[in-house]
Amino acid sequence: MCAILQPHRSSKFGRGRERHRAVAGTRRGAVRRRDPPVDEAFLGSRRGAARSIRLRARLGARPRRAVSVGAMTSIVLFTNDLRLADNPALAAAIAAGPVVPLAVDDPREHGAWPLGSAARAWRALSLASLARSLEERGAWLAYRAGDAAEHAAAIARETDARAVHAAAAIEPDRAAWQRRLREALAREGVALVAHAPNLLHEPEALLTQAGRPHTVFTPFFRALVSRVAFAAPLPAPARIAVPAKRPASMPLPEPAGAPPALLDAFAQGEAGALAAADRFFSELVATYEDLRDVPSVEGTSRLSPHLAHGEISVRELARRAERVARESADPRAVFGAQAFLRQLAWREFAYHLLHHVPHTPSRPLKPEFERFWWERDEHVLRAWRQGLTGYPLVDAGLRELAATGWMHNRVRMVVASLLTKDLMQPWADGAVWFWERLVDADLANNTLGWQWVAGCGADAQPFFRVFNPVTQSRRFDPDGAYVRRWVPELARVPSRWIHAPWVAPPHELEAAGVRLGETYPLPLVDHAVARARAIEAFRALRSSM
DNA sequence: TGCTTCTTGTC
DNA sequence: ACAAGAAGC
Ligand SMILES: Cc1cc2nc3c(=O)[nH]c(=O)nc-3n(C[C@H](O)[C@H](O)[C@H](O)COP(=O)(O)OP(=O)(O)OC[C@H]3O[C@@H](n4cnc5c(N)ncnc54)[C@H](O)[C@@H]3O)c2cc1C
Repeated sequence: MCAILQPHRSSKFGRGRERHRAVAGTRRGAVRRRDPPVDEAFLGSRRGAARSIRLRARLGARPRRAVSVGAMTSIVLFTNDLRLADNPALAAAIAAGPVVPLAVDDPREHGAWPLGSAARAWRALSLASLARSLEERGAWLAYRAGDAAEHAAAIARETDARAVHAAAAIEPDRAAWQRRLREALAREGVALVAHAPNLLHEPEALLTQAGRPHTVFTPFFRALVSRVAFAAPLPAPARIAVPAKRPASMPLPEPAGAPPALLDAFAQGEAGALAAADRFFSELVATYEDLRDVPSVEGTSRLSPHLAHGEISVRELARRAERVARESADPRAVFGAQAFLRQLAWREFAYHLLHHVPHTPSRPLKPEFERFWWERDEHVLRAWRQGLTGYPLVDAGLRELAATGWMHNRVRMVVASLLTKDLMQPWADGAVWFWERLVDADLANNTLGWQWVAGCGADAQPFFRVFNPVTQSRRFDPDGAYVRRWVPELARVPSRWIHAPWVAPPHELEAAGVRLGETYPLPLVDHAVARARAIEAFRALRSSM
């Protein structure tokens, strides 16, 4: 058993778990509760055999005090949940009375992982969209920069608010920030009320038979599907009452540093997220299984940045996917919806791991990898970042990332494999670059993805599973459309040679206007040699235990 | 949600 | 010569 299995026991979900238990009544394996807090009922709940249990569980998802609109002013602190629909914190505040929506850019929130440039630009655009939606409903967003505790306390004094509602944080730095916020506000007589985060499951409640956190995806997935009833999403509010006094707002941040093609690739904000979901379920779900590994086409939902910024509720997505899986007459749509749910489950798994093992963003889940002798070569790292490795599929992916802030999942795996295995660079260096450039940068998903490819994660692929960047290119981009789009200097190379131009006959390259080493680099490493070297290194690591 | 090499069976 | 499958990394 590896160290990952030493669960981090501090629960952020205490009350929710108890409720969960009260509803379903079957939890064994007491997990001690140290810390607060989802203060309000967690939205997920155990799927009982009896329908009544499920119904009750779903009713439990509603804010408890939603009897009538009250008179108590509250602040809603938006962090990475930039939406109005199915936003439990917002719903609870509206039920209590007038609302001050607040967003603060506070470096303390992010600790070691300050937002990267692409995510910052996305957030700026998303905040602007959120501010407009709030205005349409009669409310105004207060935007501030600096210490969130000071701003929230000042606004509370100004508007006589007694509570700050927010989604419970899972990322360790954000959770620590939220704890300090809770304490600071308590000193002012203001309660921080934490609500269910944007997840389907509750990490403290969905444990293995042995009462431990899950570390293997398939049993986790089975448990998620069979034991958790996804809560019905809350509707978006039609009107939002505001207090008499309007707190000052700074001008919203500018979307500086946005990837150049960001606006062509995505529409930021809740409306854009809903449009992407609509498109997925109406047009893409039936071909999802066939096309989701083909990077040249839009075969996946591209919802990841919307989810990363909380512009759409994962419960809403799961509900729609379940409906298609249950009701569609088209078997391809049924399979597509199931496959999509499985992807959402990977996201759940990533958050499960991050919650239970908060050091995972910087340390391998398999402890033997702490001793691994990664190489550090600034030169190859820079070539990789710039998309100049000489492997066309890899370079295409890294350039898609630079241009749009997003990269297709299949290509993420291949570029990560090349960096960590062929080039033997630390997976964390790759994760930092993704963090800087992805609009969907997500600490849980990014960490899981990198550790999975590098082989040091929970349920990761074994070390000897090394992607061949040429085979992957031939298999998933057979006509080279993806490479041509993102590596224009190879656009005229025939499909037969585009995946590995260095083996092309010279006259073919010349006809395509390619001079290897000048217009496009020769491969940084010989994959066959690099693969053998990496496997040998990992084998040595294993036998030195 | 791999890849490579080696073996066997077919023509 | 090559497809299909097994085994090992
Ligand atoms: C090295 C590496 C790094 C990654 N970094 C991130 C990251 O920072 N942020 C991020 O959101 N995803 C990350 N992923 C996961 C995955 O590549 C993206 O979620 C996916 O490509 C998003 O595209 P989509 O929305 O069209 O996905 P779809 O196929 O439409 O899937 C729907 C949703 O499921 C979730 N999902 C899908 N695949 C995964 C997965 N493998 N792991 C976790 N969740 C998943 C995402 O939220 C996604 O939006 C990473 C993967 C790898 C291999």
